[in-house]
Amino acid sequence: MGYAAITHITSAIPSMAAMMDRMGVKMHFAKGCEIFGQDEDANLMHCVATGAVRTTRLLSDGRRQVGDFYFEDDMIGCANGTIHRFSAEALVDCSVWVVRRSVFGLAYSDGALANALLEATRRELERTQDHLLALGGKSACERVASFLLGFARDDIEWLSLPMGRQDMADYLDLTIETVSRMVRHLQDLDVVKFNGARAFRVLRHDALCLLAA
Amino acid sequence: MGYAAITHITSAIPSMAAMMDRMGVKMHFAKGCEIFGQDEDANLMHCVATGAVRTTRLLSDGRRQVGDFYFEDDMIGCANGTIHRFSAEALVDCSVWVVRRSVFGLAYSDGALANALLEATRRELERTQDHLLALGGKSACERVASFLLGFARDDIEWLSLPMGRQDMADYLDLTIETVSRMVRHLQDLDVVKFNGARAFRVLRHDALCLLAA
DNA sequence: CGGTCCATTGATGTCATTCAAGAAAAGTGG
DNA sequence: CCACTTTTCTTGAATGACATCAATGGACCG
Repeated sequence: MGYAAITHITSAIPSMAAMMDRMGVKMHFAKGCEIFGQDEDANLMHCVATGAVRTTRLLSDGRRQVGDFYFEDDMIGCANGTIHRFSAEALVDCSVWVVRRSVFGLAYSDGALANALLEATRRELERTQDHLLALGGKSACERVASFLLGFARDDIEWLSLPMGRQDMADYLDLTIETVSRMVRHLQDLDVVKFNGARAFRVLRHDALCLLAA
Repeated sequence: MGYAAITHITSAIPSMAAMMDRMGVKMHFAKGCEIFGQDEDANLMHCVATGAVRTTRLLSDGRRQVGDFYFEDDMIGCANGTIHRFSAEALVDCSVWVVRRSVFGLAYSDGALANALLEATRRELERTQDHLLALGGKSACERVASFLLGFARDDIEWLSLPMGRQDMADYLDLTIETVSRMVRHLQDLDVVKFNGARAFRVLRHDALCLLAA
């Protein structure tokens, strides 16, 4: 079963995957493996070929923040300057295109590539702004609802979440207990149906949209 | 009295202001005026010459989100694609450089300019990520403390906040009542001293850092 | 089959919001 | 410059949402 992406950051840049394929190396990471680490030098750029990746950040107070989840064709960590501000880990077995940043640097004279990178960064910024908005204005129920909605491409198929409750909680800025309670609540409303903790399907798409508001 | 910037997004790009000055037009906006509107076409790019600007977003549920505050030399709204996702208003009387986006577009062959724009966007993304982090992990007191800390360049001078309590609240995702209470609390701790609602000075910088966690 | 990890559920507590009122500041017109 | 209005800010008390603490339940894996 494939994983439905929340959004495809670089989906409108048709050549990004092709560019990565031409310039970079495809590497494999087993589930749970670190793709790059927080505070490491950002010499490399990454693009998900298959699988699912999360970026996380450890804070001085011990808290953990999940930056985002990345799926097929998503560039990981456009925000990185000279060092990585997040670490990236494979949620499931992954293939990832890896290319030296210097290759991109050299290609700045190539307008198409510079444009593609700028566009990817701009989209990640938009995504982060929307995330900010969600944490700011939404209740726990609305956050969980819109999170699930992001996976609901069609209402018919069963979908599998590649991440656990702790990742969801750290992404939505909730506790795992609250996430669990909201999942139960949505099931009691007959809006979604879970089979175990990770597999679910949407029963009433319109109602879920309403609750995600 | 000048306004201390929270950060200067483009400060490490020495030529941005010069570029704007060369290519663009300097316009004046009186306090409260709209510089550009939400959902308008983003034909123009803006850079603050003098004054202070806020970006805001009106949500379907009636809530208002303050995206960020911009000061001297800051580019406004790098995230904008073809339409503005936020509106921008002058908090005080402002001069703003305005340049056609197409001028930047034509200049994509110029590596320096493309780089500068990418760098500006990257920095805005970093700032948004930090904002997200602050809203996620921090208590009301910590949020207000770190907000004030962002203005505290030196502990000696009195500083003037260009925005009101509602703007602070919408930026920090709190209510004006909570902001007010936290400001009082910080004063009771002899960490800051307010004179009216907008003028303040830092009494104990180290203590403020600690409270901002 | 037993152990470990992860998810669920319940009881209680805390912090920020909400509602309501009053005080201070800023704008307005004589 | 002063009275008046309007807006913004402050303060208090009660409510509510989510967190925390604690225990149970279930899935996966050797």
